[in-house]
Amino acid sequence: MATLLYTILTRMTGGAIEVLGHVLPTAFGLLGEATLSERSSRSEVVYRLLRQAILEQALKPGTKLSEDTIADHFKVSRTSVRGALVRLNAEGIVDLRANKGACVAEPTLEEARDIFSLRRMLEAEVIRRLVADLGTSGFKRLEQHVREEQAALSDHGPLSIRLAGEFHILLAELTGSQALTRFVREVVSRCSLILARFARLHSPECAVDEHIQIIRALRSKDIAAAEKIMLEHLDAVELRAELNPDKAEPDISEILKRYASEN
Amino acid sequence: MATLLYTILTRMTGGAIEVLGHVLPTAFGLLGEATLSERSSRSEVVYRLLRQAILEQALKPGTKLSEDTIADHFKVSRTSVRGALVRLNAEGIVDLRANKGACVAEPTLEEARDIFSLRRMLEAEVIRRLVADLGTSGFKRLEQHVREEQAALSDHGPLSIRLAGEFHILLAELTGSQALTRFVREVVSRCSLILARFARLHSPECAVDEHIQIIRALRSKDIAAAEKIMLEHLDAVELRAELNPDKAEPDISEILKRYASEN
DNA sequence: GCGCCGTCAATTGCATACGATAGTCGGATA
DNA sequence: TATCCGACTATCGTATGCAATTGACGGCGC
Repeated sequence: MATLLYTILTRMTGGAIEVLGHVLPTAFGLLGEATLSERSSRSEVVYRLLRQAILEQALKPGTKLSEDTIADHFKVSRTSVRGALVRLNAEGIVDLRANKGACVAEPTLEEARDIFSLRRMLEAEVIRRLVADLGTSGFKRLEQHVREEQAALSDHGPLSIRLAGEFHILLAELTGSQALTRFVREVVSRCSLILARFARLHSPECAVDEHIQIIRALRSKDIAAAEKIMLEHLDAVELRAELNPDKAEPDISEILKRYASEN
Repeated sequence: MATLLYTILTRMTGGAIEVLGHVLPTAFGLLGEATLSERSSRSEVVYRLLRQAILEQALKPGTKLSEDTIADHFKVSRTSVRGALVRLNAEGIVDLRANKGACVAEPTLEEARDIFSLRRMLEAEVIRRLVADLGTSGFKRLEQHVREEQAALSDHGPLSIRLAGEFHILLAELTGSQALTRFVREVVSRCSLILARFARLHSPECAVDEHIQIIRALRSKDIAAAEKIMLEHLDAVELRAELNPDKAEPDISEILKRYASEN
């Protein structure tokens, strides 16, 4: 297990030590990160890399995140790793079990539906706001992003997965609302986890097409239509997640709950 | 300043050392905290106390939160304090400036409006869900809470302020959605900060009355009416915050921005 | 053979120590 | 006298060491 984690992180960073102090390649130009990108403490770097690894589904739900293993790999102390884990825990993508170590969060089916439901609400709001006042430069950024997604189509892997999520974050940013962006970031992150846990495989083509449709709908300035497209897109994503109870064993505790109540 | 902080924390805890390891008096039975309350690490305790101090407006926006001062006071190491500060920062109620220490976040007017706008959306959703399926036990909890608020009316201070916020968190919890609760918690927290920064004074009576109206509206099972009451309540809260630009000096940077653009 | 208890290894929780950085104060110079 | 420069102090960022907790293994009694 520790070896697997080590391998993943090595592949991501190509040797950790030269990563420290550098700004990460792409994908961190988004708001929130951008304002801090000039200075990057060790803790910050660990945070970003772990987050990226999780969102790209390199680290799957349930993977143990031993402080020692991560610290050794990144050639930093456990202190820095802990800081990163605390932040990730606050975002809900890492579980922090006292004295038993951290692990990538494993959303239950119930939580998954909960998150998706909230996501629909948040992103519907995003669309409403954008229809009202998205300018030319906004559309340019969206189209640029979709181009990147298309370029990454052949990848069928990490990059494509991440870009799909970041499209939605970009939409939220374009509303200019920091708070809304923040929440959308979080639900999108957790949706990535959900997909990683339940979905069979990621199909980037569909996502890109649907993103293009969303942009088109925004151009049309038709609130109802745009909102409808977005909700259909999210439904499609949720459908791909195959959130039907029979598949994908839920937590043991979930199962045992039923037995406990009959006792 | 350090003395002030020390005084506040002392008054809150009545001597920190005997607090460690104990479960805090009230108000931490809410979901999220509740699941972890049996065991409380040092970092957790510091987190809760600081959070409480901030939400009760004992620690006002802008107050410097020196790691050393807090650590000395609580008789813990800076390590534990840092953990707490990182979490508070993740929730947006503490600003963490690199190498310059933490301080209680100072929401700008713009952010304040942004938060309130989001809060309206989130809490409208809460109401919609509750009208659909709030049961008897739920109403009981709400009424119990309002009674506590009334009992605290004479207080005109910390307790009253906190209870007013927790009413809204309780509403969110009753929806059964963890994610929604989480977000409501955050916006309510930040609204407390906003009120602390901009509002002249807290008027508990209004809040309690309005809370009672909300419960009544929920009983009526009339979605539109209930939603309307809630939105009016939030408008009233925002109004009390007096978010008009002329009052309450914004950040220096906000002011200088105008001059910079004319240069 | 089965279950219980004590000991041990592994890993986290916390504290302390050291190095780095930012802000401040005083002196030198123009 | 005003300005600039350098040392100093306070505070943070990070590493490391030790104590505490957890889970596992093996031995003992039943």
